[in-house]
Amino acid sequence: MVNSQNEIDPGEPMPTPDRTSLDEIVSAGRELLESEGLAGLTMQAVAIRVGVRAPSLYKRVRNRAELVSLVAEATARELGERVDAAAVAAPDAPSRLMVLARTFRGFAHDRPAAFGLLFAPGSELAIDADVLAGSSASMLAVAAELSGPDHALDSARTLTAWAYGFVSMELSGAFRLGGDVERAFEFGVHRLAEALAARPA
Amino acid sequence: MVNSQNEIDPGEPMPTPDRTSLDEIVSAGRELLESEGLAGLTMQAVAIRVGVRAPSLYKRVRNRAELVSLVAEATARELGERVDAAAVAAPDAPSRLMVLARTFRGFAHDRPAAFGLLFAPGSELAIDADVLAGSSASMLAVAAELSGPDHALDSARTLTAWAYGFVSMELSGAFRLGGDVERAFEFGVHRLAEALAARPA
DNA sequence: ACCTGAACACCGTTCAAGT
DNA sequence: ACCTGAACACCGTTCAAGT
Repeated sequence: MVNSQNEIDPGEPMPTPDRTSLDEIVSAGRELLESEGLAGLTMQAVAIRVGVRAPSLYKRVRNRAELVSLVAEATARELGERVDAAAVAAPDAPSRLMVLARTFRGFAHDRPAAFGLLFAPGSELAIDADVLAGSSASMLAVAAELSGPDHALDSARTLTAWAYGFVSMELSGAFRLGGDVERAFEFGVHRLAEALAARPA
Repeated sequence: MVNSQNEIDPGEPMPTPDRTSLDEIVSAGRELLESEGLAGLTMQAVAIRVGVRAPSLYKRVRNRAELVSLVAEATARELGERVDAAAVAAPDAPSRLMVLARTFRGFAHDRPAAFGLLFAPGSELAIDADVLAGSSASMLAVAAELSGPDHALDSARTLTAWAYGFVSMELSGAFRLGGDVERAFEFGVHRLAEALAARPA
């Protein structure tokens, strides 16, 4: 059986097949983050989950900070995908804006811990710029359609900032003055949709 | 010298005067937070700074989480004071709203680490409800004046969410698509001031 | 009463030694 | 090559012993 499909480069050292992978590690990290919180996202806990000892993780990841960044990046990518997928269904720009905002909020409710990682202040985690840009592409597109090209970036930032701030405060329990949080969100989207619309002159 | 001003309740044990205080501990925590980041806000570092060993801190504070909450609470109080002080100068509601927003942003730039603690997602820190309410009182007042009593709370939440979100994203370096961040902020306040104004019918 | 050293359980990380 | 145990420096926290 020369050159069978199981053949390996001859002479190369290959004692055993890899027992884990970067993907598996990041996935374990994401699961732990959501189930145990950021403090539970431990090198030891991740290692056990992928069937390896903690020191082995350092073969695929520089340190815990990099692992956390990779988890945040994966989260940003998933958020972008969900938002993009939701946007296509809406017929016009204003309704698309509302669908985007509600999808954004829904994602945060589904994955609160991961969402908290995205723009976490003072965390120094470096999400890849392209990934972040990708996840805000739909926002930018709606903003351009709604506000015109001159104000596209400003509008997108206003919208994203509001949505992020609202959901962050909601998740951290900052809305304690009672009232209907759901209604406050809808109030916000509607007023913003009007406020960002292009105006004469 | 019977009953001099140095007299102490007789019979009570009082071997030595206290070597530190809760205020001193919280102050040390705030300084460390800003200079070293949240990870540098260590029980040991705080203890050394107030001239004591780490175990002694547990006489005034239940654990590190409570200390961090106290730091956040002090920060919320200071933010509220600054915002309130700034609001009085502005002549009318729309300009008051802009002054509030800019003061809010200025505070975040001055104390980025402490600001990051305020509504930090997933942090589980319990800021005293009254303190938080106090720090948003000015926001609520302007919102009521601008939007009318029916929409005061919704407007205040829209405004606060936007301001918090904008500054958080700014501080975490999320605005990477270039453009003028300063201009984006001013764009946001102006559009929001218009959007939140009471409307006919 | 407040303060301390010593101890414990737990981190992240490094590294020489195994396969 | 990947994996491991052992070790290191550092945490937060507890507690008995000092004063």
